[in-house]
Amino acid sequence: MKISAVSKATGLSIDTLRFYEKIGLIDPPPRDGAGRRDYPEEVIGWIAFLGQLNATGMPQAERVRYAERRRQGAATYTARREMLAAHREVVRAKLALMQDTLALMDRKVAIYEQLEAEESTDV
Amino acid sequence: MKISAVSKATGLSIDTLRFYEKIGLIDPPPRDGAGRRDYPEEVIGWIAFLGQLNATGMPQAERVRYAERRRQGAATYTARREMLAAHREVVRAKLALMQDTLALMDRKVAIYEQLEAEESTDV
DNA sequence: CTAGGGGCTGGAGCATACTCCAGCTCAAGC
DNA sequence: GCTTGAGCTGGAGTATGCTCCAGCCCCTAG
Repeated sequence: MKISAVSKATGLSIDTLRFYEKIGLIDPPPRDGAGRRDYPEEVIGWIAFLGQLNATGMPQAERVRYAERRRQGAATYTARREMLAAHREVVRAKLALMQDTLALMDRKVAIYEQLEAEESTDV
Repeated sequence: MKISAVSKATGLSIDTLRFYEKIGLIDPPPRDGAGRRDYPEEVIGWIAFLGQLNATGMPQAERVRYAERRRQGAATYTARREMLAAHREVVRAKLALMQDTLALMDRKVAIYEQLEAEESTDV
């Protein structure tokens, strides 16, 4: 895949793809005869997974560490499992906080609705 | 309340409290005889609410807009309700994505556990 | 054979959200 | 009355995560 195809398929900009490669999030892909990146299809799934880690708040430095370990193969299964398990707990906590906030916003919206009703009827 | 007390009660640093005041997230509190900030107790609740908006991903610029409207009183009930309702939908979407990611990480952790087992038993 | 489009590199620049610092003032305890 | 500590201001600096640019190289189509 050319870099433009990967960009379209993942939603990341071409600059971001090169940036991710530079910091070690994406393996440097092989080059074609003209020196241009030629990504394997599998990179799409990997980038999608990175996106989920990102969207759930895993910082870049930690994603880079995970990517490094992935490159090292079977020797890092345990380390990777532990990283995911730890992040899972972080996500669980955020989830709970999101649910609280959702409930709070429901209450606040209801309060505002009531205040607006009182205003408009000149109570 | 002195600024150090607010800092302790909210977990925000003193510098952050002054920064939040500068950008309009916190009302400038009255000053004591020596020119030092003397916060009303209510600021604690407000900062906690800001923290929840923050933790659920509302950007600073939007939190500032909400704070401005809050300062304008009853005339902005509708605008504020709409902001919260809009953010609520954003939070709902993030919540769904978090739940997906949680499920994905459960699967991945299980896969790693299996791989580790195979490694250690020299399959 | 040449014009255009895509891709390349290295490095600068930017937005967000703080964080730190110098140099000053004030008030209270010893 | 002097030291100490908390607080003050304005402005510079930092970390994160991209985003943009200049100047160059290829390949392809007309």
